[in-house]
Amino acid sequence: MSSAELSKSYEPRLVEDVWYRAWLDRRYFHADVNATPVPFSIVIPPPNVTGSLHIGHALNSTLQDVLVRWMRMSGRNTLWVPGTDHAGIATQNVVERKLTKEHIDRHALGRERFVEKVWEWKRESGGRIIEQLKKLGASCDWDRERFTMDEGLSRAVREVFVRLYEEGLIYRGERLINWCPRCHTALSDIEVEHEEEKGKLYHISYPLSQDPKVRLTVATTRPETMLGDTAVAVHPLDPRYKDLIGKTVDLPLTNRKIPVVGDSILVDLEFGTGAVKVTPAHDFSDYEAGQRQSPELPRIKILNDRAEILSDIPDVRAGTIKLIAGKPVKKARGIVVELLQEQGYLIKTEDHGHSIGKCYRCKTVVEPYLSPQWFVKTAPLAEPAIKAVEDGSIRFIPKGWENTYFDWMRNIKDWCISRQIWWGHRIPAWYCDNCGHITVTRTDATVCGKCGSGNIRQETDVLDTWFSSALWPFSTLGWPDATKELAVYYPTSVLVTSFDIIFFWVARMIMMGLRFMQQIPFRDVYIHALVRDAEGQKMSKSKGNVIDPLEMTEQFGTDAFRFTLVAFAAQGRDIKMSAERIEGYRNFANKIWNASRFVLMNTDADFVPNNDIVVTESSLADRWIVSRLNTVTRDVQAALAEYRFNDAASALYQFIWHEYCDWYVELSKPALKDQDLAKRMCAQTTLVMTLERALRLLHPIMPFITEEIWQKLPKKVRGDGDSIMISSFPTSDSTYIDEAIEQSMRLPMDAILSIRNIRGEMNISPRERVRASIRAENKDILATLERTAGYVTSLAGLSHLAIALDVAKPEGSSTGTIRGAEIYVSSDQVVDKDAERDRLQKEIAKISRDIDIFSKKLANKNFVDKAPREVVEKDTAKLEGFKAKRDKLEQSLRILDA
RNA sequence: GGGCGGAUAGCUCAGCUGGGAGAGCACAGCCCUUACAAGGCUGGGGUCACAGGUUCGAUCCCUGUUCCGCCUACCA
Repeated sequence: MSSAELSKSYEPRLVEDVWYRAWLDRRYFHADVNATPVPFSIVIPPPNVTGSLHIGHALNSTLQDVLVRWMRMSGRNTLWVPGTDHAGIATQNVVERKLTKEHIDRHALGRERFVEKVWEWKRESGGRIIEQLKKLGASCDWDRERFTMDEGLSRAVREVFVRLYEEGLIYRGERLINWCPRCHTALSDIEVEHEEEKGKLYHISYPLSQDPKVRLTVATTRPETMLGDTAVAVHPLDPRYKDLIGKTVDLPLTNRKIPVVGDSILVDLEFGTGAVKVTPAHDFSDYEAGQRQSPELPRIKILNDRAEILSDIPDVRAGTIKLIAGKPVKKARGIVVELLQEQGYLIKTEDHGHSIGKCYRCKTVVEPYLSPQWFVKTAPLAEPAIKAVEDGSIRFIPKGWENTYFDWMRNIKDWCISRQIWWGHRIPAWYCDNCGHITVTRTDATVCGKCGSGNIRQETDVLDTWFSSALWPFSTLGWPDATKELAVYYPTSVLVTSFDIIFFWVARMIMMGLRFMQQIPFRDVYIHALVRDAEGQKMSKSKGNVIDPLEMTEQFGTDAFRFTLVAFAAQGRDIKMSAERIEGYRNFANKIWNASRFVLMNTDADFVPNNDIVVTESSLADRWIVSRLNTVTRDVQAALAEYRFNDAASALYQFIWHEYCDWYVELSKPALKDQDLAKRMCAQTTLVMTLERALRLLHPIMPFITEEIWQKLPKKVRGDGDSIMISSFPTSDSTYIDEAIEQSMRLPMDAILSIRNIRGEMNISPRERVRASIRAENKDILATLERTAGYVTSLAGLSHLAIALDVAKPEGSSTGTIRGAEIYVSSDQVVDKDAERDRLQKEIAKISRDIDIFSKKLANKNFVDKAPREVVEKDTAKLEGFKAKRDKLEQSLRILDA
């Protein structure tokens, strides 16, 4: 009979791979650049090639997939560009570690061979994350997969670099930058993570050269850097010290005399001793103070690029050097402190908490380090990027993130883009050994652009990984060529990402997009939450609290996992994830499966939905579920349009489980067995058509199960489509949304709930039929109840139901009240009078509370005068209803006791 | 030091522009009722962090306080 046999429970592993392959084979993910509909495009935030899929990626790509599938079903020319990032430092570290295990040193290997090894590694294991995205059902256009170091993108990088250089927006210079001594490279400001640590504040006294008895005490957390001091700064208005400005002090442990200078910016009168040692080569604020002084203070380096003490620091006494040369910073600190103490310069040591910068890739303590680097002058780029958000061309969702963006952009510093590593886009600059000119070109230079000498060397540095990602929205579409893809899909529609890369990536894409495309790169920026563990801790390998997304899909099915992510993706709040939470949605998937099983048991494969019959014959329940379906369709559309993913998910959950399954399927059962063919047809049609529409609504979130079931639906129900993926997303028809119908359905539903409640309270077995009488308050209610008597009989398990305007309460029956009617339930069992009394009293107490609240409210003259009239009228009606109910209940109680 | 967000049922969280507090999970009771025990039905459980203010009326708006997150910053 049935059109398709479904197994008793949903088994994801049997369907997921099959459908994903089918979608791929049929090229549903592929976007046709020549298609005419309005485009909708997204570029994926490219995961690192080194990465394996973590839960953050899972959330990120699921949300994008929901949008993309939704838009594709809505008829848009939809493109989702996938790809990966070469992740300079991270990848180099991975391959270096691998080589170390094989006892190979990268320096011994040499640059070229090392880079070749990285490519090898990339080919072998770099694509893993892409395969994992496919497991999640991501409907990316894999034909357009890009890599930040593939040929086209490298060309874009070079073009941008050369143009910015020619426009004077890229420059090279020796500056103090953040240096990771382990990765052995410069880092940009935002690649440094700050952590609060307990340290010590050392007070050191510097004797005045002119009068050694006078001592200037400075406070520092890094005493070892004193070897590089080139001044002591005091506040020019400080009465304690201002007379000392212009004099010199003898720097302990050295033969250096350094000036006392006045600097109102560096020195805070309130803090410490009021005197600050100045080490321009090893501290950012000192560096700036050094530049402020006139003449500029000398910079004395004391560390090498591995953060070890140099052996040739100027002026330092030989004995001191001997003790500390080559020692790492921390060790040197101890030695310096000891020396200072021995020689009587250390005044005191106190505990002090301060924040310390660490490399975002390897957590090594970062050193401010003086070295020649390449920079992007950001101010001119930032200005239009700020404007684009200010004037609403680009929207952040939630809006609060705009402040974060503005904050950073308005105080933006020049971006250090050179990295002293091997893996990445090598900077296209050649230094001439003959004339010193720097040649920057699109094609590799062989001779100096100025003097023509062939004696040139290419810059060894590579570009910051984020330099290439900044171009992603247009480089992936073929820029710098004027491709059709760019014309059609740029600007992209929305960027979905997490807040931690607003600076790294989002801001820079906006700057670069505006500069090189003269257009914003995306209209909306949707910032989603961070996924944490069940305790709210950030997931990390070291904590061992990582939830592996693939394990979750394995265990509960991809759809359940996706639904969980979407359901928890409320704006502005982090997601706490745990297996139990996914389990609930696995059950949801199974619920859908079983409801579908029921539907399929009741419709043949050649079933033809009969809409004419539905028009004439549809029952109240049919019209009710259709009304609800159209409401939920409207709500889901609205929620998705505003990126309220969780609202879309819960609307669907609520509708499918608690309205369609719990009510409609049950309500339809009598009609499905009705003698009358028309009635049967009508129920069947409504049942299956509602399911079909619900599946389409759900498909963007749960692609696999919806496709699997949809394919088993009768052909005529599916229409002409070959796949739910390319069927149309339902739209809401407001003519089917009928408030009156939904109100009318409340009556039998309330009656059913009330009778079930009584059964429960009276401890009547579910199997036992009971008799019920309902007294309707008026004719309208009577009519509705009569019309829906079948529902009540069926769902409340009645053997007999009487409805009238003047039913007398049967002897020994229990009473329930609903809005507009009173219900008496009798069972063949002897009624337990005590239980019945309890129940009635409880109901009376409850309703009395309501009466209390509303009486008070309506007795308040101010309320009656000032509140809107509808509110007052509504409340008055409610109060009267409550009072009438209470009277009836009290009457029942008297009868019971009589 | 600045900024942002959070505080609602035992847990995780919804609550749109102020009008009788919601869901899921967990818990208790009854049910293997012919789609589903990964299920059904019923039920218990909340001075909406604290103190003020605005209002006829505040979980919602304003101010302050406390406690938790997070971002940001060169207090040596």
